[in-house]
Amino acid sequence: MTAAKKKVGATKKVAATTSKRPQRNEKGWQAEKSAMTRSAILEATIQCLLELGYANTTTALIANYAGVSRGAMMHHFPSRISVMRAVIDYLHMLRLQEYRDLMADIDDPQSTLTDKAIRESVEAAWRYVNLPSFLAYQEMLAASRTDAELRQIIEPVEKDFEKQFLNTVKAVFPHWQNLARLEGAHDMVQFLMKGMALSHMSVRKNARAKRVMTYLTAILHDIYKEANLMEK
Amino acid sequence: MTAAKKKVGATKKVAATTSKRPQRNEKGWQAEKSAMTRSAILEATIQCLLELGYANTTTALIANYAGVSRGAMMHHFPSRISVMRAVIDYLHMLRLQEYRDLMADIDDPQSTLTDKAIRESVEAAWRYVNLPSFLAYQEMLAASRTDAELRQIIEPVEKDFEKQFLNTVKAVFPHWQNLARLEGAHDMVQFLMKGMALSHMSVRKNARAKRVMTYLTAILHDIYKEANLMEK
DNA sequence: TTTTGTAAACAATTACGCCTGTTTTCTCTG
DNA sequence: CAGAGAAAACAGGCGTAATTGTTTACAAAA
Repeated sequence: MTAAKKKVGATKKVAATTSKRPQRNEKGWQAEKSAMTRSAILEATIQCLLELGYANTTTALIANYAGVSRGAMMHHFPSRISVMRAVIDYLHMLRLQEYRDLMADIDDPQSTLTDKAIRESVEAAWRYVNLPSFLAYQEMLAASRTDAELRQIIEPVEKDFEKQFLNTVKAVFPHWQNLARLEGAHDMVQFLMKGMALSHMSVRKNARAKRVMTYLTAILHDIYKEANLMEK
Repeated sequence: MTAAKKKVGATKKVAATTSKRPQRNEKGWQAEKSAMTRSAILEATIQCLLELGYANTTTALIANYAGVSRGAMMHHFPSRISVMRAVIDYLHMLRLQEYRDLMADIDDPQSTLTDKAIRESVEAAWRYVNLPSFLAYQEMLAASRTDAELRQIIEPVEKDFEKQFLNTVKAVFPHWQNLARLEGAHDMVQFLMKGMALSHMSVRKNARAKRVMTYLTAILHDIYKEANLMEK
């Protein structure tokens, strides 16, 4: 379909549990079951983050949501922070994947940048920040401001994410020549989306979002035109 | 609880009873002292919110920061949530006042809207979201998403704040005729500023903020012009 | 039997609200 | 106006409940 599927990232597998030893029988049924339990715990943690917030996401609650005992959970993750670490890594990959998928739907003309492509990328960004994965990650990012241990974990991940995030944008808009202005446009989109997503917007949420996105599309077009002008 | 261990030397005595003690006949000394203690608790709570976040802001920490005993604190605020309620009200007034002060510095031409006024209002908004009061309030707003009791308190305050916030903008830009577009412009500014303020922006924070504000100024100008065009 | 996954009981820590006792300020009567 | 009693402000300890990580016990697959 599109040239956007350039496999921009999928780089560092972020460590995770390297203590697993693939000794002999890799096709073990137990390993699969273990992986399912682990996955259930991660998903349950995300659910807790969404419904209860980071502070109220206790190990007992996670185990309940996942349908496993605390002992089983402790077997997979020896501490609360280790669960969070795993969730951060999991969300790191998931969010990048989801964003790439959203951006992959954009028509990608080979020669120039169309209004349609800009508008669709803005809409993709809006959908992106309304995904559960975004909100769950924000919970941890917000908590990391005043939690040194969590910050130490999430900071390098966040840096890597932003890098790959921008790379994805570059891949989708290969005709955008002026790099500084592309980054500026990217910042505009991301800051606006983040601000909207984290505002509760009690009244006329959709209408206001649409209006803001219209303005955003306009300024993006201007930035692009001005950027290309400077190139010539 | 990821103990954000904060050594608390504290003991910044609020009001030495020996410093300036009114005479017996001067009524209200007790009330004045009480008010000072109350104020110290509120300020200490804000400080805790900034340094430790909402979840880690315990009643004992607040009392330490304020330099009062937990008993004294209990006397003024019978529960943790009641302290938060008072802080919310306090910040409600403080933030409105601070924003008005920031916007009051803007040159206010009586006839039309100048580039300078727009730029200054954007810069004022940026300064505004970098104030401690903004961050402390955001801590509680973020926590309110998953704290029903807190949300019940902060929701009406938030609604009133947005209303008065927009009124302030209207007062500063009386020549902006088209109300819908003024609200749209206001949304643009607020969402962008919020997004920027809540992004950690590890690299080139100031440069990126400046660039975004330049773009924002441009689009605001367009919105204004287009709005006035429609009026004619 | 050995290893791995699961379960549950346990101790240690912490925060919250409550309680009792003490000091300071106000009031009101003699 | 003076002092006793009332009321307010303050100080700090205690029990309960919740959370975390550890340890022991059990079940099933290899």
